[in-house]
Amino acid sequence: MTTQTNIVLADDHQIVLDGLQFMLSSEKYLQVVYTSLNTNGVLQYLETSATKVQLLITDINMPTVSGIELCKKVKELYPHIKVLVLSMYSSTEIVKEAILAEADGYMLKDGGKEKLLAAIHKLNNDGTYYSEEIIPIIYNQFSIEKKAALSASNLSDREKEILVLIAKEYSSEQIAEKLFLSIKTVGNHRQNILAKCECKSSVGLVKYAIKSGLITV
Amino acid sequence: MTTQTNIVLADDHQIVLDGLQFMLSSEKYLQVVYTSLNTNGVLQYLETSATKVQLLITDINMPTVSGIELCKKVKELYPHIKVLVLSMYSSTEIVKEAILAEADGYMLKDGGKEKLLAAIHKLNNDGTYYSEEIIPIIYNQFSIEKKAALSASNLSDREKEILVLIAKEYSSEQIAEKLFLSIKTVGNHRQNILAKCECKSSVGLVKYAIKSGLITV
DNA sequence: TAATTAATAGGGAGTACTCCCTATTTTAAT
DNA sequence: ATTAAAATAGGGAGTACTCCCTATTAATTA
Repeated sequence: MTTQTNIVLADDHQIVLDGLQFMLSSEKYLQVVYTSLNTNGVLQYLETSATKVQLLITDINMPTVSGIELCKKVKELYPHIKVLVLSMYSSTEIVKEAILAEADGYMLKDGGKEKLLAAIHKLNNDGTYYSEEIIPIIYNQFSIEKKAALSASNLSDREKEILVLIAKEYSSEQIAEKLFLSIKTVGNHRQNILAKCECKSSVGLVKYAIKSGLITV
Repeated sequence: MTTQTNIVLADDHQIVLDGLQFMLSSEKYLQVVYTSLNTNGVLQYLETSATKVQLLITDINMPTVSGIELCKKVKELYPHIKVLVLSMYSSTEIVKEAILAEADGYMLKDGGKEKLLAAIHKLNNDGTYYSEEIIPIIYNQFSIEKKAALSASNLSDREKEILVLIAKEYSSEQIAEKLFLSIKTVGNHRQNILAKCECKSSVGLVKYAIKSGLITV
């Protein structure tokens, strides 16, 4: 698969732009058609030339409009353009945002030329590329964070049991029936759970239950 | 890192057990110390020999007790043992369950010898291994499913806006203040949203908002 | 043994949410 | 231009939740 790929680069540091361009220059089927130090430049360029662009490689941390926002807009206006998001860090939040913005790929900046070319290759073939480093991040989000949150709150087993039912949309009455308790008891547990989890209402409790892995969305 | 790794295998098909054992036999630092056609056998074996085991490779689809359950129990009783979960399929639910069960690795069965050895190598070094195939799955879960859920409900923009605030733990009063509305209006929107999303209470709405990507947990 | 915590249950009050209505205005669509 | 849908607002009733208390029992811990 060595069809011509026209690429737009966006990064607020000229050095990074130069570096990327240099890394891409070795492959003759990769053609950088536009570079920009800000996101608006990219959008302006695409207004006239979107059809000939196949790939956008953008940094996340950009002044005024972030790479995430740029990604969202580009995917909305020009869905045919693949977006590869570059980031210095691999924080849970950023990775998640990138995924939600429908980025086709996510890559750490310290990847180097080989990884970049591999990413582009995989984007062209499989449609997506997410660097291996982010798996532990997602893993963390699912597992370690959850445990920490859960153990921090000090919920008793009974409280956890009731929290699960709350989060499964049981009313206090239904919980009382199911566990053979008085509604008052359930109410007391609710209060204690709210306090321990530092939540304002059941809405917070659901999110807590999800965060801590007690239930799945 | 070629320290001796003692491995337990679990799969309800003898052929798969044989295949795995064969694949592992080429590396002299990998030693299969026990194989079992069911999960109970593994637990019984570990009761006496857990200390000398470093890795459990288990299929997911096992009669009576699933590989997920086995994984949970093993990680609970013998946290030092790494668990690599094998699965025929790469469904969202299964991957999620594996992660929640604290599997250290997840791998598709069609991976072949090289992938298996690479997985074990990575498990030994980095502590985790998740095959690349599951990223699009998580991606799907985050993105495509969400969009579908959202568009299915037919929420208006205003309703979405209010749903987000509900899910962010705003009370009706706070929403009214923020959007310069009457509490009654907010209440009406709540009802309509509940109906459209087929939820019984705000608890359901939060989960809906998360599922459809309107908010993050 | 004494003290603490968890689980149970209740009283009483206030708040928040849910449901069933009607109704007006604005916007969008046929 | 008529219809339909969305957004607004309200009345009234009932339910559910949240908060502030007290109190008993069982189990755990110091």
